[in-house]
Amino acid sequence: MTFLDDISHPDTMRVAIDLVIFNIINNELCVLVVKRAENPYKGSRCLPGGFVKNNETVEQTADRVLYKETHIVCTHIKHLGVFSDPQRDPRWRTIGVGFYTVIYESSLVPAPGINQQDALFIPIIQIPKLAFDHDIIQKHAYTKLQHDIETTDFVKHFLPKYFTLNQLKTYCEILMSRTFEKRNFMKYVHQRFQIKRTSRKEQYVKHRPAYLYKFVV
Amino acid sequence: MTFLDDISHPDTMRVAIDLVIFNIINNELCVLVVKRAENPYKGSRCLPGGFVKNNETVEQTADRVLYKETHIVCTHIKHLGVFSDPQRDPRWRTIGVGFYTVIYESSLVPAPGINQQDALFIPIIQIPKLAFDHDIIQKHAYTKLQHDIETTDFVKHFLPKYFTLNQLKTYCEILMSRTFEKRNFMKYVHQRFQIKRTSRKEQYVKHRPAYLYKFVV
DNA sequence: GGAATAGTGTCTTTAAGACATTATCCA
DNA sequence: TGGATAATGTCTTAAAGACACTATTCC
Repeated sequence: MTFLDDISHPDTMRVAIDLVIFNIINNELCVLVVKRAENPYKGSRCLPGGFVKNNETVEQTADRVLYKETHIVCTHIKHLGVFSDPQRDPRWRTIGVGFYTVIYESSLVPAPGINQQDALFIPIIQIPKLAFDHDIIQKHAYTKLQHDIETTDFVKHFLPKYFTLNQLKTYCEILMSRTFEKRNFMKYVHQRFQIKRTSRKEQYVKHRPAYLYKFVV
Repeated sequence: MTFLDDISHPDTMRVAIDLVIFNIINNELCVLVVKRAENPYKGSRCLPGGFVKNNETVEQTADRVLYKETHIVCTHIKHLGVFSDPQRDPRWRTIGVGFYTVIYESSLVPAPGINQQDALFIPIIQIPKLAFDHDIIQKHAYTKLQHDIETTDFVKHFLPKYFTLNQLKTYCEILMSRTFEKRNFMKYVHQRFQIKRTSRKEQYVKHRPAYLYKFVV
């Protein structure tokens, strides 16, 4: 792998992936944490994760773990960074690869066989101390998420297929930690995102119903 | 490392880092490539890299390899991504961690013991097919570099401590693949970068000498 | 009609771009 | 003085923000 290998037989190590799964629940940004069933850190909270197998890419590991934990097949898992402090796992030398993703609120289906108590979305401002270096990973993920929200249309993954501009505005505000003036947001949103107004309107509201929009791509 | 470990004894593998080192030489963006001394791919070009040792982080590996190849101690090596196709290294399962960095033109000192023929800065538009998946890594690095140039003051690493605004403009143009109108660049640059005009001026030019600037941070 | 939210008009402020002018150095 | 590049003035255009207004629905 290199110009002059340092050693003819390089060290080997475990490689694990850790997932930061975001979700907006009741207008609060939440992260999925699980409870460790084994030592070390038995009983404490951590991010869902798993070891990379010999015949899979780290992305495939991430997909597999996400499916196991949430039964969601996700097309937008994003790489986050590598966490490689030699002491980060007290058992073995483990290189950690972080990923983050977003799921839409109502798409959360409790994965069968997983105790509801053991896998929970917790508001990001209330996340307890996590096992291993997962606090660091989670903070990195939040920073990256904020960056993606500012520069791409990543917010769409938090939304249902059809949504009102007010919903989009609220979610942008939550994720960007700011407010928007309504009129300016209307203009802003059309040049920022590829969205299209449909003929449908929201239902069961006491006031004038808003049109529903959808992302074009 | 996970909620429910799939297997009690996870697979182990090698982890390597690969470096994309950028440099502007004669107003051309270049990348350092080396010649492989061993099989596989003996004799072909590849990125400098090396295996992660048991007691070091991937960042430390990157620093070590950079020093070995260029004798430069660099404070701004940036993480790029993980490359984990199970077949990417025909010898062993190797997880690749990509990094990129930038060095200032005249800071290039050929590392002793390395044949000048074997480590070369090649203009990015002329880079030959590289060994392993290094083409992909190099392209990723270029994309990330462009992003950094657009959104941060990363361009400063290409420049000497003191520089003229025209030099800065030229380098921005090379890295952003565009041109700037001189007057607008003058305004742009002061809000975009933390730079300060010094009392010094460029020397040995046939025309009115420009003031030299420096980055504040 | 009143309450509530949807949606629009338009003025102001700020940044980006185009282009002309003046300034300073050397030979 | 002329050639060359540095540095500035200012007009135009486009985006961002502030704020007041009109529209539509349910009760």
